[in-house]
Amino acid sequence: MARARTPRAAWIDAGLSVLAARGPDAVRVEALAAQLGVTKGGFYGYFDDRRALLEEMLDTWERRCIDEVLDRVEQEGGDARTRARRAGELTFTPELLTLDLAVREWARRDEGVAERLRRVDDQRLGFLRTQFADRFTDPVELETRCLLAFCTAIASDLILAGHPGQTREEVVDRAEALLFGGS
Amino acid sequence: MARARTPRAAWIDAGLSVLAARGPDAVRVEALAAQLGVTKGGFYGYFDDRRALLEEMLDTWERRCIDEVLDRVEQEGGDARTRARRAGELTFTPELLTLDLAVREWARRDEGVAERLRRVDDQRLGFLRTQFADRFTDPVELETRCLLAFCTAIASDLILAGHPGQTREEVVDRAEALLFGGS
DNA sequence: TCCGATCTATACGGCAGCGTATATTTCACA
DNA sequence: TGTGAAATATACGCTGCCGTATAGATCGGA
Repeated sequence: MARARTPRAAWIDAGLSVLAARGPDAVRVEALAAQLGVTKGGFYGYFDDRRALLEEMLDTWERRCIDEVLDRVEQEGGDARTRARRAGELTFTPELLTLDLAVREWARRDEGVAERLRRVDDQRLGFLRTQFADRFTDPVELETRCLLAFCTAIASDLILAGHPGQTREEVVDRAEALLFGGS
Repeated sequence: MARARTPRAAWIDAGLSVLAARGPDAVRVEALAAQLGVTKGGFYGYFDDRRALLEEMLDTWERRCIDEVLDRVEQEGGDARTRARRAGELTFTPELLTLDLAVREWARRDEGVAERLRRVDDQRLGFLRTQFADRFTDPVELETRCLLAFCTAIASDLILAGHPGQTREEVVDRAEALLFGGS
């Protein structure tokens, strides 16, 4: 049994990388093969067609967003508050955010992708609620602040305007302080 | 002089419509022609190539986002506060928002598009500042709240999570109230 | 009514990507 | 060191799209 030089996961990772950088339309079998230094010969041994790769890419993305984050959080332990904060940190990594934005755009045009994103976003907003539940007794206010925080995390990279006398990072930090108090 | 059955503007409008719905990669000359009920025959009389169409689409988008909004606002009159509010209303139309999200995604992969978006976003954030300048004397706080509002306007459609017991619209309304006081 | 400019349809060659079929290589194992 | 299955390369036909060339259709004005 000859070992795979380009295993299944390599195609998926390459696909996710292109998805993040260039969007779903840029995920092309032959282009991925070239990027991996092979031809598409082996691809169709792993996947029925391009569509199957896209589905598995989404499976992988969803797993990474939810299960892997949860596993790591549980593994590291801590109380509920600590675990929720850690989940937030793992979720809003700059690298994952880029992939996220690509999936979000994709979801606007594909109901299947939208359904996956809905599951993931529900989980994430749930993290945020848990994280700040002790600060706001009114669930309506909690929800408002969590949505504002979520929107900022997502949209800050999409908005290109400048801020006279401040950096974007500074403004975002102040926004977080405004929403949840503390530093 | 035979009048154009498919004038220059028709190609641009069709292109913008496809851009909003399917992204820049889906803007194809022959597909637009089919959608317009003609062949691509006339296209190359107006545009050098596909790239030229994309540029003109962006020109049109930028003009609509800034000049047309400003013109309408000036035309309708009112004091500075009223005009700024009207500009915000005209800018965050659901229809324009869809196009906006497509341009934003595009800007992540194309520096030329990013430069245009930067100009537009600077203008828009300027509107917001003007609109709420009288409520916050501290410019740092004003900037924070304006960015939060801008992020929410952009990202609310991108986030698919649900809110137990509330609709998204309700949460967004409360967010606006939280940011700028009043209802 | 005819002209001529303009708009449109048709036909073409080229390229990129898909999915299939079939060789060829590689490597674990006997 | 063979051998056979798995991985990969190569070649093919097909489709969609690009940009060009050229012929035909349309309409304002002389």
